[in-house]
Amino acid sequence: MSEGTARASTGRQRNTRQAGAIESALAEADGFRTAHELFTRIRAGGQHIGLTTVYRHLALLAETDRADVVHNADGEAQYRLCGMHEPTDAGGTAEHHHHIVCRQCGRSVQVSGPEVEAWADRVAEQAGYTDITHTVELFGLCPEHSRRTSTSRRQRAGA
Amino acid sequence: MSEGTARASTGRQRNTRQAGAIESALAEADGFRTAHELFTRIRAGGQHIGLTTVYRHLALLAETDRADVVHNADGEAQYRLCGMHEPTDAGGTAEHHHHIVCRQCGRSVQVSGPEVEAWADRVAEQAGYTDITHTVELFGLCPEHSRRTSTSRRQRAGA
DNA sequence: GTAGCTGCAAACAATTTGCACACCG
DNA sequence: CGGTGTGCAAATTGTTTGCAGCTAC
Repeated sequence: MSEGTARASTGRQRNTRQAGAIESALAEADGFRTAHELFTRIRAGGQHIGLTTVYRHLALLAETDRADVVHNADGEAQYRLCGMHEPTDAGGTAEHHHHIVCRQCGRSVQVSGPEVEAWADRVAEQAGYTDITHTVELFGLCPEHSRRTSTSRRQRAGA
Repeated sequence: MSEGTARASTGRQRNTRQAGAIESALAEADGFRTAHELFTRIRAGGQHIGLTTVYRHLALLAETDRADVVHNADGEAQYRLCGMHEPTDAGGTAEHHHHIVCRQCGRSVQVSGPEVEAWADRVAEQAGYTDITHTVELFGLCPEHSRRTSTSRRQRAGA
């Protein structure tokens, strides 16, 4: 297996129609999409694809840090390409970042937080922990929905 | 462990052995536990219980805001009682803090991060979002399990 | 021509639901 | 007693894997 060379920036070696379809669907989407949603959307577009393939590419994208994954309340995985939708990170590099998701409309804004990364590494080290990974999720109400909301359920999860 | 806590203020109307076992198991746990873990632990303790019952009580606890739920990288739901889990928390005002959870043994260490709270509020405000809540999860390997990892990280995404 | 890519079906795992029986109050 | 709580098994749902055929290079 003499690889290690190619695999350019994509992580895959062949350029197939399906791979393109998935990235296109993700790129067009203006928010997080589940694997099944993408699958349906692509098929609706006339192209044939298998659910398995969608999952495989999504996993690959996530692994190479080109897509973000979050789990919704139902435990369903939702994906979105990163680094191409908010001015805050107008660099192009797939740098680690997070999102603020509106509880009302689901609209999300990307935010970068180098401080958080630093904080995570520091406290982890202080505690003697290694191989740290972190998950940061911010939920709130977007400008449009920032009004008096029924004070019923507030999410207060967090470690 | 004896109980004796009045828990009549929510959902459940009967005081069963199983309900107590679940809350005890959760209370003893110093971190997040999956439904199956609690199930196994309770049975290991000699008491009989059904997985279904565990799930039902966990869902009830979460619904009445008496337990937090987070999803780990695999999409598995993890639960923890809220508001009574760290000894350092003797302030009256349940201060917001987080945990580093060992991927190997589940042992967790409490860490405080006022910077993170500040960061969350700031970036949220900058984005025009209000009524912010955040979820921060740190996963790693505790000193005892910190060996050769180099395994590809499972997921380093965040919202 | 060959190794990687696809996709169907089956396997899997986490969680939920149906339903008969047990037990709290 | 009466109805809530329990638990087994079966059903669901999201995701992964086995394997035969297809295709990009």
